[in-house]
Amino acid sequence: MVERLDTTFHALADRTRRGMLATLAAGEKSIGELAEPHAMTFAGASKHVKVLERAGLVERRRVGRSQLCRLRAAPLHEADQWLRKWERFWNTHLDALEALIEADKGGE
Amino acid sequence: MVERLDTTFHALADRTRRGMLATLAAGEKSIGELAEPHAMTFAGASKHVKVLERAGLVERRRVGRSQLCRLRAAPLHEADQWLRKWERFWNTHLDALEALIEADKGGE
DNA sequence: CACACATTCAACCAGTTGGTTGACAATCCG
DNA sequence: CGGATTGTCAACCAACTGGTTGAATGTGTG
Repeated sequence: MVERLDTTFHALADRTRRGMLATLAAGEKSIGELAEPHAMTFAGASKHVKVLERAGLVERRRVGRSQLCRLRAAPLHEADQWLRKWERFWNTHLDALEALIEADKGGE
Repeated sequence: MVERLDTTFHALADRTRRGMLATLAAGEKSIGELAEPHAMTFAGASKHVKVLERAGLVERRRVGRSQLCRLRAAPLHEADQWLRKWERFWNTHLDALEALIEADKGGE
């Protein structure tokens, strides 16, 4: 579960891959279709898809000679849960902390 | 804003850095205090803090010979917004898509 | 069968990461 | 002042990234 967060966040930390996810949100796409808007070779796109797949964000199936990729939202949900947990905590606790620090510092 | 997502997700894609954020949630800490639970040199910890800082997740101030680090939650919020946007979209649109695919595939 | 198509694989490349060490700098303490 | 504390910086390392090429693989088409 910890490694899952690593791979999920890593997969999302790239503009090209986020773009591919956005493309996939419109429906299943082949590797070629995913490559095209990024002006990239098949092989390059294939690597990115593999990263997304390792993170569990994408699934593939063979259709004829194409590989069709589809989204899997589950890991997104995990990452979101993690983020929201911390965000909630920080929003609650940071105000008091901040006041303390400002008082100690004497104005920024 | 796009690069911001890059750096934020990248900062979060490391177990050590997520651990540091968790430590910082308990209050301000020095570099040494952040390094200790990860059995790491000062220099190593310093690098991680720099990554968190570049992502805007951490701020520092000098106090005596220590560097005190504190959390900044704002970038988390941006990342969370992004995640939630997609999650919402996918949850809504994926069901219909999935049904189509299953029908086409003939059972998994 | 031969060929085009969609993709993968292996090799390579420059740049980045996560980590170390060792030298240096700033600050407190006696 | 001298020393200990708390770092930073620069150099280095092995491993990984994002990308390319070119050769192979699997699959539909004539």
